[in-house]
Amino acid sequence: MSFPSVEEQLAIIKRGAVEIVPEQELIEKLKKSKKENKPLRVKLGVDPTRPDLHLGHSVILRKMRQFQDLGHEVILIIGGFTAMIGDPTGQNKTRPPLTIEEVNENAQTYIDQAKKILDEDKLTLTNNNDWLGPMDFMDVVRLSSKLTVARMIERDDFSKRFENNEAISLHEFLYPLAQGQDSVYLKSDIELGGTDQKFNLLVGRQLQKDDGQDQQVCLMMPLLVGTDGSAKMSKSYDNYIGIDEAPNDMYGKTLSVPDELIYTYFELVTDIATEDLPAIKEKAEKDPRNAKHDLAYTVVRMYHGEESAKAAKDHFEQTVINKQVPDDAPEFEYNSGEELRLLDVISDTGFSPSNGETKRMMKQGGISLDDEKIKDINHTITLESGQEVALKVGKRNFGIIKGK
RNA sequence: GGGGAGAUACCAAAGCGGCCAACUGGGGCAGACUGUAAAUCUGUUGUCUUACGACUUCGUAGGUUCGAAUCCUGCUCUCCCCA
Repeated sequence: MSFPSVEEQLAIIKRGAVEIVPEQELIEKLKKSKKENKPLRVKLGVDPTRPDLHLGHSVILRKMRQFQDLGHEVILIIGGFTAMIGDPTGQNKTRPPLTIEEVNENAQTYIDQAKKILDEDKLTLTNNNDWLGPMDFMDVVRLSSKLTVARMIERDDFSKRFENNEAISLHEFLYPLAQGQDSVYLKSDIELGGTDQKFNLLVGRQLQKDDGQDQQVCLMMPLLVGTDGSAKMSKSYDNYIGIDEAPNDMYGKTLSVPDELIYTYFELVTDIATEDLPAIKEKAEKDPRNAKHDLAYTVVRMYHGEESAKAAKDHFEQTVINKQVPDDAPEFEYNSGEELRLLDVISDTGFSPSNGETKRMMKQGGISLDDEKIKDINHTITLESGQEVALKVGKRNFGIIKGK
């Protein structure tokens, strides 16, 4: 096999990338790789701390996929060891270290999800516990002599926590070193990471240099802004779109992304060909409504297929735009002729977390039967055999109550 | 090692013996509006109860009191200053 031209490769590699340090070295590595027909070793380390992957994670995983498609060797490091330290990057508090059991379990769910983006057959999987685990205390001491305290505390996340009188545990300083050691061990040519990983990635370069190796190129991808349009996509901000989410949720959530982000999402999280991006950009500006529906469709298609994407689009139009009960609403059967309290019925459906919450929604007009708002908390219904009543609880929960 | 400060609901932060299920902001939820599950405005926000009310909740374990988130003691954790 042979690699595409350096120019072609570079165009794909640079798509969406914020910074390549140093870009010239990347070009050199690509040239050499092509000339010797030898793939570059591209490394990504992940912490199996949160098993639910979302589109934010997909930005980097997609970049990895692009390297795979170009023919390079892509190495995914499960941070089995580093997860037990906890990456302090961007954190305002110490991360709780995980046990080995948790790490193994999380790692598996991570891999299962990552396979939806990466080409499993071309993936090299490793666990940094294999080489970090056996290091003894002296090894750690030697390693930690490579970095100064001053360098550590000039980092934003640490200095902020320091100023705010928040706890910083000593072990958190060891994290970048552990990650950098991965690069030394694997002799990586390129390491991917979010912009927030810059410090950690650069440590890898330094440690490789100390070891007499060629230094890795650091490729930084932007942090995807979440559906709220302000903070980075993250589970803890609840502004994320999970890659395991149901098609309908995925579609709806994607539509809630602010218009300004339509193009960014296309560029970073979809498989739309790079050459088609300019046309997309124009559409996003001129016709944001349809461009966003295209985006939602594309995202659902990527993870659930064409059929589901169509269905999700229909579902959204039916429920949100036309405010009708969807075809796939769950059914709840009750004996006919029996007087049922609506409160209890809703409790059965699981659409509301507590009766107090249900009553609140009722008072506020958030609950309806056959399009009629029910505000009486004592409302009862009696079904006839075969009768179907459409129930709506809040904005998104639809059900059919049926008499048997 | 010595001295000081602190731990409140999803988060931040008031309260400092009864009027506290606990001010306020964020978040969440609902309504209106919208191309949108966006923005904005309004309402709402422990659990159970038709309601009266009952129960659990203010780091943790005890204690004082008719009554404690508020006072006392032990414990755990965090921050600051000094060494």
